[in-house]
Amino acid sequence: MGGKAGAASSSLTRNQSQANHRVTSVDVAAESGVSQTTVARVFSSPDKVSPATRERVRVAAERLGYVPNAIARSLKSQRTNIVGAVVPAYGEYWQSVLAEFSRQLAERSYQLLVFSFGTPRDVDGALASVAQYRLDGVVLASATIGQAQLVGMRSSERPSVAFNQPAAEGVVPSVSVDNEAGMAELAEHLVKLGIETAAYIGGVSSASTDQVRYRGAVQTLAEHGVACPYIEAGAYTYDAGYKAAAQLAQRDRLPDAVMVGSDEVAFGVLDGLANAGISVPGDLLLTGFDGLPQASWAGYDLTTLVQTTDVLVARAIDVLMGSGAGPQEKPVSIVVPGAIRIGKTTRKSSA
Amino acid sequence: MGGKAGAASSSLTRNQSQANHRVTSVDVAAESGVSQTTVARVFSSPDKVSPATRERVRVAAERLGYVPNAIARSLKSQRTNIVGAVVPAYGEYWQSVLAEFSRQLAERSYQLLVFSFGTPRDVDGALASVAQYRLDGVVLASATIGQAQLVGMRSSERPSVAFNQPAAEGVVPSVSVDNEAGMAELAEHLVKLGIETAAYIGGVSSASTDQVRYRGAVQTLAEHGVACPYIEAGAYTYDAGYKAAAQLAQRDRLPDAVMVGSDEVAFGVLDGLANAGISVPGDLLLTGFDGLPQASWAGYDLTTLVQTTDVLVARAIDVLMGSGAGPQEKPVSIVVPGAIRIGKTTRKSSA
DNA sequence: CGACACTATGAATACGTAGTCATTCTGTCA
DNA sequence: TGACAGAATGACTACGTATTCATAGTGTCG
Repeated sequence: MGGKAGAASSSLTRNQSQANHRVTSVDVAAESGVSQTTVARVFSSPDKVSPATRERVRVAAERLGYVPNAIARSLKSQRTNIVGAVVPAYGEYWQSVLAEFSRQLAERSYQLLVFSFGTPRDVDGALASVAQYRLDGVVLASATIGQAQLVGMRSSERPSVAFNQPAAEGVVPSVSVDNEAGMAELAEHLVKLGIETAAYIGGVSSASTDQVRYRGAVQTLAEHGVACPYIEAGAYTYDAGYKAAAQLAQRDRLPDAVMVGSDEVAFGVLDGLANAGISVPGDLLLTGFDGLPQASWAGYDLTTLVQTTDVLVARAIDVLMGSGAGPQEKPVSIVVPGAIRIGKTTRKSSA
Repeated sequence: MGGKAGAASSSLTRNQSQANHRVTSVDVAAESGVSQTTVARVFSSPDKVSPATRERVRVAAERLGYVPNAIARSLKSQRTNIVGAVVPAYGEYWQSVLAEFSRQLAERSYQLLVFSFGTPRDVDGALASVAQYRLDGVVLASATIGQAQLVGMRSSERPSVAFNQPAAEGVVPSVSVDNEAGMAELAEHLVKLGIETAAYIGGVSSASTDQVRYRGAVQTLAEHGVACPYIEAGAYTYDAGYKAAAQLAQRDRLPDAVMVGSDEVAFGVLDGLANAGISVPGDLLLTGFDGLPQASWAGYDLTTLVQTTDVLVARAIDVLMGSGAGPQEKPVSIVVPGAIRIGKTTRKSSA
């Protein structure tokens, strides 16, 4: 039929398995002597076809190497079986969240389409891109997605959920760990250990998670008369933490405890302090936040707040799948508690 | 036209921004007084439309909240702008590879569709699933994809590339780090430090990367008269390494060096050894493989072979994009060298 | 035995876009 | 001025499937 020539198939006897892979349900229909409708039914609602026909179609499909075209299916059915995720391109935490989403979605026979962005400015591009695919749901991760952008998503009437993004509460359906309470719990823990001074190291001060976590720390500490200045590392990375620690080490007087807004930064702080000759927990206590796997590795053994990522992700998926309800209602905000993990970084050394 | 009713829009004046989001290029055409063809052109090849019309269409599209439908576009153009990746659901290394793919693909305006599988048995399901979406390319990651499954992919005539999977060489286009040479280099390094006995801890012995890496170690060590038995950790995880170390520690005589097949396992081995009172590098030397970020964190500072993942991924993408060439030719096998990183785990302590 | 419920199947159509071809319009050159 | 290349645009159709709607066949019951 006037194909683009290309590989002329080396004129082999057109073997079934290496046949022209443009096999459609129409071809299968012809091969098995039924209508295209019936072929479609065999692959989407098999119980509506008699066993005999079903088998005949299956055999023909196999012989021709037919594979249903999900694109066409999606166009017609308006369902893609794909969930999109808008996430930052960097960061251990987000990687682990993505992995968890991928796992749980796979269990439900959904696929994950990743839209990653390098800088906050690229978010718009990612959001524009995500809108073009008519996905069954969209996960908005990262605290650097602006409020205006969230509002834009809401109007897109496609199920979406903000993941761990306090700024989104009330604007878009959201699922978060209880950032404030979690950090407060860590602060309580420190207070009980008798600290009198403290400092907080955040990643990026404009990130809403950071703000909420800092608030949790500050309020609780203030109740016990402990001040807690904010130090900005500048990024959510190991290196940023390492450098922040170096700066901290040059101060005249070290705080009794340092609360870090995320584990990845905390690892850097820990190593940075060690490099400066400051011992943890000897000279000061240290806490993180997130509960990355590495936090429980014996090498670090960090006191932190463990997010039950599997639960958070499960809730987020529930929200996406169950949002057939009312688009007008006020968006739900699910808050999941975290669990404190005590490691050696706040264990008073017996020395 | 007889919609499914549903949200009756609360009978607001049908505002543009919250309009019925079933806006198509036909609607925009009507609104701006041009044909659907022209609207399509404005969004796919704008230079074929006069500036005046282009602007008019753009304004109308904006007003109606029109967003091109990528599904329909894909169906018609036979291009999805999406690359699929079949990867294991667990493992730091694979997470980092995925992240790198996502970043580099985003730069080229491609999206990443993730097909993750929990157990090797789920691979078939993932491969079947990936075939339905007519993706512009497929990355096959994980050494646990069988040869037969690879052959199946080849015949699918869609560009695909095996990532870090020695078994795929010659069967499917592939890109790998030079596993054998890399491990050999690490072995050389150990030999120079004067080791006389060694052991190798692999993840899963049936994985082709593991086999090739072990071969690199064994051959080089043998040349210098050093034996190197294989120990199987059972999984590519921190915990598996930790346990393997515990077992190792119970031996009568420790080897001078332990070569571990992957960093993640190596971290576990390191902590497991420490827990058993064995000091590294005091009592024995330790090497890893992969070059995960954590390897260069001061807390571990592991001697390892750093895969230049960015380069590997870039090559893999090149293969996918450039494979318009000949499907009949022998598939390319690109091997990228790694870079040895010397950390304190093989630095003879001055003590 | 006719009416009826039900199953199995097919013909026709819609999903939303992009490419082909034809047509009109503009400006240039002999 | 007429011929003609090129730009701008539109009518039509195909991409591959799922969903009506209609029709033929099968068995049940009064």
